[in-house]
Amino acid sequence: MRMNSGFEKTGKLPRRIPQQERGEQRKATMLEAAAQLFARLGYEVTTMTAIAEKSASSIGALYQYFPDKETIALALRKQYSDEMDNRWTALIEIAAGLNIAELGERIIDLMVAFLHEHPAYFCLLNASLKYKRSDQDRLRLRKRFAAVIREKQPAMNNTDSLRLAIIALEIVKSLNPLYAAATKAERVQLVREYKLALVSYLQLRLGVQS
Amino acid sequence: MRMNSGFEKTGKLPRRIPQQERGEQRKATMLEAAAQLFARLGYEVTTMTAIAEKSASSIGALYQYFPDKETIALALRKQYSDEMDNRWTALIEIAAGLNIAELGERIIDLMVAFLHEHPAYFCLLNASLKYKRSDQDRLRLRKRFAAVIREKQPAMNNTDSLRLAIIALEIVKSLNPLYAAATKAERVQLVREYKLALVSYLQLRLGVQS
DNA sequence: ATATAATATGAGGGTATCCTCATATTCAGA
DNA sequence: TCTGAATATGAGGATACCCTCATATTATAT
Repeated sequence: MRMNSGFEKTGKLPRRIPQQERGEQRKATMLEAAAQLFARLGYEVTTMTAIAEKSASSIGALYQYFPDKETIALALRKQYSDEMDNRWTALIEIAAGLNIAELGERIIDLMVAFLHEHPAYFCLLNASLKYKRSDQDRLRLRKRFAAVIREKQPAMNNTDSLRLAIIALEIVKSLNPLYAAATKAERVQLVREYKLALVSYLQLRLGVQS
Repeated sequence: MRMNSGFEKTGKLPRRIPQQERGEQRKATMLEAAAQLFARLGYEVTTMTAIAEKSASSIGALYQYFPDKETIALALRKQYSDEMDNRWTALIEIAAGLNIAELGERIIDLMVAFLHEHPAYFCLLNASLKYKRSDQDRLRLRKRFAAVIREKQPAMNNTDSLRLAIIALEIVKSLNPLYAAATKAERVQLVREYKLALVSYLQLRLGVQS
């Protein structure tokens, strides 16, 4: 007994919602193919035809699941943002027990692991999509990091801690292109240097702790 | 007596070379319009029609001077690279007389001034153009900065100094999006923080100097 | 003033990409 | 096995953008 029409009602045009295992699989494969192409070529340059080919699907099948290219980007962005948020939640839970250096290193580790698994993440954050992220979403990470900073340094006001968080995050983000271009051996060096760079700045601003 | 045909012979299709003042003016206006659009929208999203409109030219006039969009990007990139190189030459000439902190601050000042005047610069460096920059060009700044670092710290080998230069430059580049989005007042704070961040890292790696 | 070079115009041809849809194939349940 | 739902296909319509070209306008030099 079928429980629904098999088509999405919300949003733009109705698209198929997978009802079977192969549908789920294919949709996931399409997203993964898109992610790889976005990371390699960028959002604008990647074409729907290329995504279909890379996922070994027909162009028609691709459009059965996604009404347009932007929806694919939004799906990936949402998925990544949620996962990033989960990882930060885990980090924040143990942040109180870490000194500044340990915190900085954990942040780098978190980011390196994430962009290693999801190299399309920053590409999608920068992509010029019609449906922008809400301010809520865009500032979420920054505000959470700023809160951690204020725990370490209660004397610091909201404006300063937020600016510190923004800059620290931007520095961490700048590792992305270097990491993507580096060999395996160079990556180890790179990560170590970035830890030094971030920690030296955080310690300067928050003070050296035991 | 006309001295040439008024058309470029080299490269792809022949394009008009300005012979009169108004031609020079218009071509410059077109480049400026393109730069503004590239900075605001990105290279891919910017259309030739939009460049023509913003420069108050017809689409035909635009194509009289530039055979395609990529040539516009290349012209701007070349112009910016040359100017960046000149500014670094000036900085390097006085680098010997500066301590680490002063050097770091000058680098930030240089970059801030540059991206304030040419906000399309980093956009064009990242744009996926068919005619890539040569390795020579891509590594030029990095190598020059690495040479400065080795003057400050002769014990450091080429690999380490180059990596240090790469990371320092990447950190400086990460100021770009924040600076572009910030208000005038916030920019002052941002620049000061970035100086602290860069200097703290350089001093850690090169040692505090008088 | 006139001729010629330089510059300016925009309709429209060519093409790549987005996206649809009618049809075909595969699968799940009876 | 059989039936209808779910999934898959790819030719082709629609559109947006790149770029040309025949023609018009403006400037320069004599």
